[in-house]
This record gives sequence, structure tokens and C-alpha cells, in this order.
Amino acid sequence: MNRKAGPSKSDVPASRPAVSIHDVAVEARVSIATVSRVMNNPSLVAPKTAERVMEVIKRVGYTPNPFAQGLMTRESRVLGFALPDIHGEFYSELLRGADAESRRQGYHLLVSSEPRSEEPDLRGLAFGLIDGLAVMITNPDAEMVRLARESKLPTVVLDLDMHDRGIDTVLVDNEPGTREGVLHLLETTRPENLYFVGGSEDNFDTQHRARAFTAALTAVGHTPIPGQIAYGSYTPEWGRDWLNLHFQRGPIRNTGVFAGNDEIAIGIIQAAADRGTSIPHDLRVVGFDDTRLAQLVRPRLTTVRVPMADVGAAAVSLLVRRVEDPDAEIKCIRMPTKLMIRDSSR
Amino acid sequence: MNRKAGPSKSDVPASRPAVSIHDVAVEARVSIATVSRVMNNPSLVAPKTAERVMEVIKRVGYTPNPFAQGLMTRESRVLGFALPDIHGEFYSELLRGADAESRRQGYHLLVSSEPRSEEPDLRGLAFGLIDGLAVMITNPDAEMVRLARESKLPTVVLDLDMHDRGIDTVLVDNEPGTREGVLHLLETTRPENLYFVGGSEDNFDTQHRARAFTAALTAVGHTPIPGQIAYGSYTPEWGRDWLNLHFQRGPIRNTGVFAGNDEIAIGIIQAAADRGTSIPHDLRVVGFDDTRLAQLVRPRLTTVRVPMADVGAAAVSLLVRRVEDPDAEIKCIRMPTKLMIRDSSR
DNA sequence: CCGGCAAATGAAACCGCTTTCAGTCTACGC
DNA sequence: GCGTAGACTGAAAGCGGTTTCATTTGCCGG
Repeated sequence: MNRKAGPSKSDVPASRPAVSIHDVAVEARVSIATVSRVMNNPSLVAPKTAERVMEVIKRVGYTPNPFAQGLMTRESRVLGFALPDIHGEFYSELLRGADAESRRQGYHLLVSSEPRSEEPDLRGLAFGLIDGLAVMITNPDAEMVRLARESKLPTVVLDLDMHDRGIDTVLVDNEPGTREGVLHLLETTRPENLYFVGGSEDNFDTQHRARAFTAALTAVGHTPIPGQIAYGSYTPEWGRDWLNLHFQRGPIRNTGVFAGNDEIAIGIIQAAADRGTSIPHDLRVVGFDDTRLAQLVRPRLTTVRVPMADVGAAAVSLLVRRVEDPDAEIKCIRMPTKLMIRDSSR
Repeated sequence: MNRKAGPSKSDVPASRPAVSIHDVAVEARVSIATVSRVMNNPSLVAPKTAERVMEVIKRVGYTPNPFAQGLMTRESRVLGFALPDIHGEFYSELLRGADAESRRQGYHLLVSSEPRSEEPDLRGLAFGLIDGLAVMITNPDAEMVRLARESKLPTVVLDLDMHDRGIDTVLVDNEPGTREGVLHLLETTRPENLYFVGGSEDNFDTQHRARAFTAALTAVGHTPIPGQIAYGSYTPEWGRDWLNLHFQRGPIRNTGVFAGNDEIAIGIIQAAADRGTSIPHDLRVVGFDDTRLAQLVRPRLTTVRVPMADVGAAAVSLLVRRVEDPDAEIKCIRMPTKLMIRDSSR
């Protein structure tokens, strides 16, 4: 409510009480250059002066204007995080980890879900503003990556391996987890009675898990027939539908299912319960992800744990590394999974 | 570290191919002022000129530098969204709605979970950068709001009613939802056999729901005794513990529970199942929130639906409104709830 | 006592854009 | 033919910082 620059008359009470580096400089009887140095490289200024400036800064509550700062330094300490969709426990865990890590590293997180109906305008702003971008890609829609590459923005990709194309990558190590789950099922079930019920065939995770499923069965001498592998969507409905379909081929007995994720697994469990199929006696089910659902459902779901928070954190930490050292060597981090054996499989 | 303007020799291939307004101006043989006008107020420039400039802009792929822009206009089109914690279905829905709405309005979303271990430094940047802030406050830790007020940042508060203190607010309309749920339970259960099992006593939602619970019982002529209302935490464990505790007072029969949220309700259902208490015959349970869990659990959970995505969207839309018109009248939006009757209560 | 070097500081350029202000040009009325 | 309003346009002043470069000062050895 005051503080006018050049020649002006105060009309409104002024909604900009923002104190600038200039105000600090005047108050501390130094130049703005010195104030700037106090904040960015105190070793360049005499201790006595620095102290005086600091006192003023604190007293008047000075905060550097990030726009002016960004204009010079070309960095905002804001990271972009683009997800295919923000939904469910899964993504919230991911974000949680990313948020914690970026906070730890002194960055902010700009989130954005699938920009199907993108305005290029909007996107432009974000691209110019953020220091780096983490993109989760679960199906072959690599447009964001293309955009990021063109804009030379430091980028990290999740879920799709692009490290041999020069982009840092964070992956969930699907294969060992799947293998472990299948081997667990094989302890009680013959390979020809094992089924993989996945999500969308386009989905990278589903693809990897299906492949690992096949490999695991092949390794024990059984090449799965097409009917043993089914694709649908990551929903309980699909799990129910699959089981009901399966029922038409006769009663279920000595059967094992490796589901593409926990939701599918839960759908299967529910449909089995509705039909009076005993779990785990007649039907053994293993899920994937270990969302909280897995422990809440009865019987408790055996599932492959995916440390989503760690994935988010790893993505951010990789991204920060690249932002701060553009020439760092390209890395690919694989997050290990872990089989959580519960009641649905034994 | 490279790319100097003026007299320069190219050392590195230059990692900043960024084309500036100046480049466009030269290429289109106009002044930068005209380019700026073409982008911001085309009516001020001759159609022929505008067309030529637009062509160049498109051809060279010019995007205004947001820092320079922000320095002049003092807006970033970035909104801050601060949550107590990013966790579970609940918050991901909230974010989902907020994200969609802010995208629709041409803003970006900067998210941040509880800054317990805050660095003031970090916070400073965000505060200077964002155009407005949405804060969810679930317990009496109003520090963020205080900060926002001091910084004169447009602010919207979620979950705590501050509209009479001059801050736009978005609330979940807990009372009618609770009343509806209690009345539903009263159809089958006597008021003295009804229990409220809430989350933390500090939590605003729990407080409101507990109060509405009391009011609903009082309205039918029964003042609840202290034992009918219990506080704990928003977890299944607390639900289980509560039920087990309750069991010590004898077998459960003709009893109804109004839980503070779905997770507590699920804990109660599980503990009941473990003890062979029949739901809904002996025990009727109503939850709150209607997370996806409610439909996935068996018996399906009767629960009060809270449209979290709508809450997030409403917060953003209110915030945008205030950002763009600081003098708009203070508003308080109450999001209606809806009782979803399923199998756990009838 | 003086030259010279290092430490401390300030002046000023610059980052890329918006916006005011003044100037040029055209077309029109008289 | 001339004055002038109105339409376009450009020069230039910031916005609030960072950083280079030059200047001033203090201190040392010779």
C-alpha cells in the first residue's frame, strides 16, 4: 500500500506489497548486486555486510521473484509429472513417492494427467516453465516423449524402456515377479491348468507379464496354449467375466490364475465365491501390485508387490540428476518386486 | 553455459535453441512490440501484418518465455494444491477432479503434500510462482492458510469453513449425509443400539459426522450416551479393534454402526466375519466416502457417497474465479452427499 | 613509501516480454 | 489542397533478478 516506482499516483491500495531486491539494497545501503550475492554466493561478500543485508532481508520479508530469477538462471525448480491418468491407489502411491522425493531435493511437482484434449497453448507454458519432465507411458502413445525430446527438456520415462534411445528410464521389474508368482502356483497346480488374465493387450506391463508367464511355463516344459492367456482390462468386472466364461467349460478344479493386477484378481475371487468355488482349494489366485485392496479382501490376496512410491521417488531422483547434470550417463532403474503370499493361493 | 547473445562465437552446439520474440520480429520484419501484439491483442495490428507474423511464429516454433511473461504480467497460470497427505483412493479422486478442471480452465496444477519438514526456501518459490492456492485442512493446523493470507495469495480452503473469515471454501456436506445414513439404520435398529465409530477426534469431518450422528439420534428422542461414540483413526485396524472391544460386552445383536469412513467400516465387517457375526442380520454397517473399496468388499458396503472429484474440481473453479476477479464475493460451496444402500445394512 | 594483488563492492548489461508513448501514414471532410 | 482523426507501428521503459567487469579499498612485501 505504498511503494510506487516511477512517477505515479496511488489509485488502489495496491495489491503488490512485494518487496524487491532494490528495496533491500536501499535499506541495507548496498547495491542490488551485493544483495544478490548474499543470497547466492555469500563467500563473495564481507561477513559484516552480509550480516547487515541478511538482517534486512529477514526484517522486510524479502523473497526473490521467481520469474526474474528464472529469466536469468533459466530454471524454475519445478518438475513436471505426467501420468496417463490419475486414479486409484496405484497412482496416488506413485505421486506420494514423487512428491516426497522432489520436496527432499528442493523441487516442486507439477502434475498432469493424460492430456487427451490438449491445448497446445497450455502445454507450451508448462514446457517452458518446468526444468524437467517425468512421463509415465503405459501404452504406445509416445507423443509426450517426442515433444519432450524436441524441446530438449530433461526427461525420464516410466514403464517403457527407452534407455537405449538415450532417455533415463524407471521400470517395474515385471519378469522376476511374474516368474516367482507362477512358480508359486506351480507348487500346487499343473502348468496346463494355469491361466494368465491380463489387462489391455496394449499395456506394457500386461505384455511383459504375459511374456514372463509364458516363459515360466515353457521353462518347466509346458508351452501354454492360446486359451491360457487372456486380455481384457484392469477392472474387477473383467475378472468376473473371465471366470464366468471359464465356468462354461465345466467346473473349476485344481486351477490357478495369475491376474494382471489386484483388481482383476479380486473380480475373479468374487465371481468364484458367487459360484461356490473354493479358494484356494479349487482355485488359486495371484494378483499384481499389492494395493491395499489385497489385504482388505477375503481371502487375502496373494500378490506381487510393486513399490510404487519408490518408483515415483526414483523417477524424480533420476530426473533431478539429469537436470543438474545434463551429461550424466543414461540410466535405467528397475524396481524389484516381491511376492506376498497370502490366503488366496495356499 | 553457452549461447551468449551479442558478439559471440559458438562454442557448444547450444543446448538452448529457444527462439525468442526478437527472432520472430526480425524474421517477420516487424518490431517485437508487434509480435507481442499479435499474440495478445491481434485487433491492434493490421491483418496482413498479423498473418505474416503468425506464419513466422508457426514456422520457427516460437513459444513465449513464461518467465519473461510472468515478470510482466505477474501471473503464471499455475495453481498450488496442498493436501494434508497424498494417499489412497480418496485423494487421488480429489486430484483427478482438480486436475481435469484446471486443465479445462487453462491452468497448471502444482501439488504438494503436507510440508511437515518444510524448507521455507522451497515454499517461498512456490508462493511467488503460483497464481493461487487451494489448501485442504482436516485438522486445526492452519499454518498454510496464515501464510497464504499474509502473502495475499488468492486462496481456497477445503474441509474447514472459513468463508466468514473471508476465504472461499469448499465443504463436504457431512450433516445431511450422516443424518440420512442414521435414519436408514433406524429403520431396522433401535437408537440405543447405534454406534458411531469415527476417525481422529481432531479431524473436522469426524467432528461434523459425530455431531450430526448425535443430532439425528436426539431428534428421535434418544440422547446418545458417551459409549455410543468412539474415536480412533481412519484405518481398518481401528474398525477391527473397536468391534473386538465391543464384543467383550457380550454377543452382538440388533446393532448398527455408522463408521467414520469406508476403511473403518471394512475393518468392522472383517472382524464381524471372523467372529461369525452375521451382517446385516445381527450387525448393520454404514460407511462414509464410497471409495471403490465399498463395492469390492463382501457384503457390499452401504456408505455415504462423497463426490471427491467434484470437490477437487469445485475448489479449482472457485480458485480460478478468485484469481481472475479478486473482488468476487466470498463463496462457500457445499458438495452434496448421497447414501448408497448396499448389502451391509439390509 | 610505493607498487601490486586480493578482497569487496557497485555500475551496468542482459534475460524476454508487455505496454506506454509518440511518430508515420492514410483517408477523409471541407 | 490542407488539416486531422484514426489506424499501425516502433522505440524504449521497465519487470526483478544475475553476472561480468571495472573500480575502490586494504594490506603486503620490497
